[in-house]
Amino acid sequence: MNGDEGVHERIVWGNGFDQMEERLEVEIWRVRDAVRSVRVNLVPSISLRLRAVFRSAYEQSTYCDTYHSNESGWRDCSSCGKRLHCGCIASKSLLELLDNGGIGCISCVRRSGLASTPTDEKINGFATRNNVTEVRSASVDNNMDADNVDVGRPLQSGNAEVNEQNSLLQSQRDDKNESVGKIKREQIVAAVGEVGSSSFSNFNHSPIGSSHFSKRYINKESVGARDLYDSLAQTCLSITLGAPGNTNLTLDHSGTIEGGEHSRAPPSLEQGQRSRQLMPKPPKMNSGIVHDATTKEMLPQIRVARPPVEGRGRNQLLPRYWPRITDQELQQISGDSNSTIVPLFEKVLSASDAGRIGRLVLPKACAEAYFPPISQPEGLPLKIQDVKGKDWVFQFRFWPNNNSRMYVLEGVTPCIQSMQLQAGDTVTFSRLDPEGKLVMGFRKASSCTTCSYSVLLQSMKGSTDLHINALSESFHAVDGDLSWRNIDRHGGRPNEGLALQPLLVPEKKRSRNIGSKSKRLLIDSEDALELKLTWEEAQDLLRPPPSAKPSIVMIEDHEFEEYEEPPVFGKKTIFTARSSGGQDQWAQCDNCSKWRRLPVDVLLPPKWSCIDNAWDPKRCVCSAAEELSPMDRENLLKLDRDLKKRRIMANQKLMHEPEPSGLDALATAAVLGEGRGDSGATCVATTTKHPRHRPGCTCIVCIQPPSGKGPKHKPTCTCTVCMTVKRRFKTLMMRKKKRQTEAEVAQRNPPGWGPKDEVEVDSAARGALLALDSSDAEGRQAIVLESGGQSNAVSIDKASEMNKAGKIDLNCHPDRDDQDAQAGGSDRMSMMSLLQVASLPLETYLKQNGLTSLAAPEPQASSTSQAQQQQQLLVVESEEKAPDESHLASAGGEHEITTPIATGGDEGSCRPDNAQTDPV
DNA sequence: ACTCTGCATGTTACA
DNA sequence: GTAACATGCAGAGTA
Repeated sequence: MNGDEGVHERIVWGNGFDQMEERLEVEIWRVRDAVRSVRVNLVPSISLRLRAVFRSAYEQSTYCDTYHSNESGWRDCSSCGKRLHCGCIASKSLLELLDNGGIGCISCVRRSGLASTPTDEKINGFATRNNVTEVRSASVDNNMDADNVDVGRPLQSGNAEVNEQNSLLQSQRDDKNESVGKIKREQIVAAVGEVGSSSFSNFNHSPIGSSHFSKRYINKESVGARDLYDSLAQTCLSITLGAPGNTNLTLDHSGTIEGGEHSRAPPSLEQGQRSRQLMPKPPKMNSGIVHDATTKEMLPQIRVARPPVEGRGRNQLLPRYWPRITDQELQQISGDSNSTIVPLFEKVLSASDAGRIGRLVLPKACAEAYFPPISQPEGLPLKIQDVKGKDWVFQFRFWPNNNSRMYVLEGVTPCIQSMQLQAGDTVTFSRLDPEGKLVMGFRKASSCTTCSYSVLLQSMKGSTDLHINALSESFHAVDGDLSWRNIDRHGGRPNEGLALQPLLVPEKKRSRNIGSKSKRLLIDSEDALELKLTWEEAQDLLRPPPSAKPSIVMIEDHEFEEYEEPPVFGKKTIFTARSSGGQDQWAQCDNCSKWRRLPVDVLLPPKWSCIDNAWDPKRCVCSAAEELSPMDRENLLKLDRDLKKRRIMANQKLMHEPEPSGLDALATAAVLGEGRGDSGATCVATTTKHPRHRPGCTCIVCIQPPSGKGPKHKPTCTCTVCMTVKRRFKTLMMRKKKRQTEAEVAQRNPPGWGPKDEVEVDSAARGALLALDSSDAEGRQAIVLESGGQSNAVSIDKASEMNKAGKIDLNCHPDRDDQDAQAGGSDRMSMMSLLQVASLPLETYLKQNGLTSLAAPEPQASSTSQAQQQQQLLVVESEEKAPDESHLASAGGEHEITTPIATGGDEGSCRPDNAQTDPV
């Protein structure tokens, strides 16, 4: 398709180019997160189902998890007005946080029925940001300021959130189809609640006079609520699961009218961890399988992180050290004795902890809170019993460390070995009361799916948006069930001793690596590959902006569509080849997931369903049967997967193998001119070069041969490749000329002239360069997201190759280049001279190079040298632009976007009939 | 040569 | 920015 044939060449270029880059950058993360979200896919189900689990878990809890709003802990039942007190250890429940706010005594609650707890629309709303703000602020105020206590309200707000979740739970059951929006709301609510819970927590731990602490939260939350809302709207996965404390807790606590002991009782709402830890290690997620009906049976296995119940400085104990011990485990520890087991803390063994050195580093706060105070580094021997009843004596000591202390338990190797523990396993420390005996338990790490999820979920922290929600939702049904099965497998299966099935193994190292905020951008190699693949696919999905109408630009008798808006991502399709020689395009309906055959030249919008299938009236409704048999469908998908794999492998190869670049690549492309039909012979009719390019496509992308193949182009070569290169360059120069003209105008009117146009040109140059420089089909994927600076390596490799070929060395400092050139000691063209060349008017350039027309180069002119100059020019421009692109790389943290999609319009819409056209 | 001990240092979490 | 923590490392001790 080209201008000669009167068909518009579809390009995405122009002022929207830089915007496109930005959008693509954003999309990288969306895709990346989507990949994970797909793998994690816990969003809708877990959070909703957790609620039931936790409720029951807390019903069974023998520990007071009740929120204490003040010293006395007294409450009035919202129903009967009875005076209640939060009970503590060992007695039965007396009050309940009501969904509609306030509290109720158990009898009232039971009378009214848990599920039918009336809702309060006002509280339940959360429809606006203001609601969130108000409620949260009120909550905090009430909780924190003893002088301004409105006993009912603190819980009210918390319950408002709980209530919201509850109703959502119900909604989910009623209508799963609405889950996207609701999930989002719930996530917001959950997260807000979580923040609130930290307030609760802090208040609870703090004496009355700790108002300064609370003020901080008040400020943070009331001021930040709106922002929070906003951010939460985009960070959902982790938040959803990270707010267990906001589940509808039924606080079965004891001590009806008794006072005291509440100081020992950690607040239930503290289960929701600090706002910072939006994604705590979610032991509860595993429990998500349990619906109300089955909850009771599962209860002893529910691994709930219990805030430490006492100890010096326990309020500083990080949640990651909170013991996640089940009631069953507690029972096993305490046995039949009358002892009370008090979970203290736990720690995931590091490599050094589990190593032969035999030193277990203790969390400072834990050591100081629960172990005997020591003043000398030598410490003292500590007798700890293991779950088998065997006593071990460890040396509890510390090392001075940065004006602090580093506590260790020495001599733990025998114990660890006897437990067969290794790095990643968890040791738990508990205390038997009233003896005060320390007990050491353990949980083995597991590689179960669920645990992987926990790690993954941590990595999802703050990284999703509605986009992801939708994805997650789509996978909810399938993988959600899978998760359930996995969890079911574990459910109720205790391991030996305390080593019960580790429903959660918050392997710190792992979660650190991929889950921490600072490492948000880190992905493992597998993910990276997956992401890269997806990202490459993202290129395929580029579509012209939906609403924007292109302006038609005539360049050398070619009509170009020029868009001001950046492209959008369209729907992925798969191409197949018929045995008869034709091609088909297959798209999957968003609604029914059936695959529909489409004409090959159709570009679908991002959202597409059967009803949009205007090409097949018989199959324009979802109810219509799928054309493909199950086997065909499977084959189709398999082929697509195979193609992906090939592309990945090819990319890997590209990364590790130097390749001819620039003109070498173009030269080799000459071979292909007529002799395509290369390698990727597959039923999927996409070429191996790019899925959107099909057999027959003769665009600059597709006409290039695989790396290293084909003869070099001769100077006089007038093959398609060379001609295309020349045409590209000509187009570039034309645009430059145009810019110059504009610049002259702009000089008279400076405000109207910004760097944007410059960027545009550079982008164009980059785009051209990309096309020129990519000799390998897969390497042509313009955007490569890589980790660990591999992309840099590739760039450098390429640069090195170019240098060998007497081209610009991208590693050289521009000034040095210039100096070198001035010194005449280098055969490289200096940067400045190249820039000068680039800035020459087209006519001058042509004249200087003995050209009369780029469309019809002088026979005597050396094609090679021209092309080299062209490429040098392009390289220079690209290099010149490079510093400005740093944001692209930096935005990605350790992952860099090597190059933006410069060929987006090209590759994204290339059709078999648009060959020999210049997208630039 | 190997292990142990004490400390130093780099990384990460957290405020 | 700082504290906490995981781990490295050098020197001492021991087989």
